[in-house]
Amino acid sequence: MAIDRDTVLTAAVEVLSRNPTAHLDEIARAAGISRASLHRVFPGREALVREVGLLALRRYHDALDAADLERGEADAVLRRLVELLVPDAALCAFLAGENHLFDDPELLLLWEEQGARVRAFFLRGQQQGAFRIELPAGWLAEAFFDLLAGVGWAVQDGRLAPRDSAFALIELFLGGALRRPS
Amino acid sequence: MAIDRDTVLTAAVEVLSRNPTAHLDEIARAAGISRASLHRVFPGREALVREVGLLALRRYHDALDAADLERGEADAVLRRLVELLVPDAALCAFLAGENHLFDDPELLLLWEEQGARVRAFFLRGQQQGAFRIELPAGWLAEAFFDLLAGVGWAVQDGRLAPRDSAFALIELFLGGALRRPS
DNA sequence: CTCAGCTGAGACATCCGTGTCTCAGCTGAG
DNA sequence: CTCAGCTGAGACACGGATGTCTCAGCTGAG
Repeated sequence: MAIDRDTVLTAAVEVLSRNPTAHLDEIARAAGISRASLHRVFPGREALVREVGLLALRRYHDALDAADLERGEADAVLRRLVELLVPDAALCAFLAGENHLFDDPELLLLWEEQGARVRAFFLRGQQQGAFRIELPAGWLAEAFFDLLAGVGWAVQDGRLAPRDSAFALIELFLGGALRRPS
Repeated sequence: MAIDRDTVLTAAVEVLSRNPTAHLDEIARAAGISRASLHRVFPGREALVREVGLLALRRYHDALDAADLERGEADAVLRRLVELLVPDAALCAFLAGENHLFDDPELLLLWEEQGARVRAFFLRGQQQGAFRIELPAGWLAEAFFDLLAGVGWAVQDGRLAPRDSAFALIELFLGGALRRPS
């Protein structure tokens, strides 16, 4: 019956990714605990949001590590990355929706580090002739994240089947990003 | 020196699309008026947000009209639509970020109407062999809007040049949505 | 000039979300 | 059983954003 910190975080992601202004009552209810207990685990809204943000950025970071961005064809790397990221798409939706999350310098730093890694990956893919050079690498990186967050929202609201989501993201994005072989 | 309603709305879009939880002070300052005057034009935050939402949905509706979704190749239609929508990308970013906007039944109805039109367009494009049928029409429609909002954010924050934005959106999205001629 | 009308600055009341505390009830270990 | 510890429900205080009002200053029409 001990309150599980991870359970609370998961519930918070569930609620906050849909509605970043949700009240603490709602998050507590989603986690199956009382507002008082929620406050015992996280000493306030700010702390909770920050904790969720850290979780999201860590997962994002770990996915970038696991995808091994430097190894193999850019095409294949991106497919690996999508498979790794799609299960955590809700976390990315949270990151996309929580606006003043990056007022925190530590979170901002983490965010920009991961962003730089993704941009560097797309730039490398362009230099190797895999990705189209007419589109700025920064835009490719940003659009990729936008679509990833979009997948998170669509899955949560039942507009996209979880099993289809990796395919939907990869096929749409890669089709637009890859150079035509012709 | 009369307070221009449209000026206020424009300023509100500017601020709220970046930060949906911005205070009324900030919106008033962006519009160059006082909080008191803002409140004279719009009797409260709810009314203001609703008004911006109506504006955004009207523009979206008008763009869909002007693009003439039934006329011509799906490919060309989408290019027309992007050219029409990109100038109002910030409005779409606002729509994407303001979560409880669609608690209002009228706004919800408008939103779903436009969504249905876009989905129907993509479905038609699939039936005509222009768009890939492996991707659900609903996902194409949603991803298109996600990217449109993403363009709005990127332009506002200076990460994407306004003049490049239509090209960036069309090329990336269309590349992923079109069937390969091969 | 004169005055009506509009605006901004500020003060004040109100509401809502949050932070904090208390206490009764439950649970599980001993 | 007994008790320590945890939890939930509720009450209460606090702070911040908003709604409302007043009043002085400015502006432009007549």
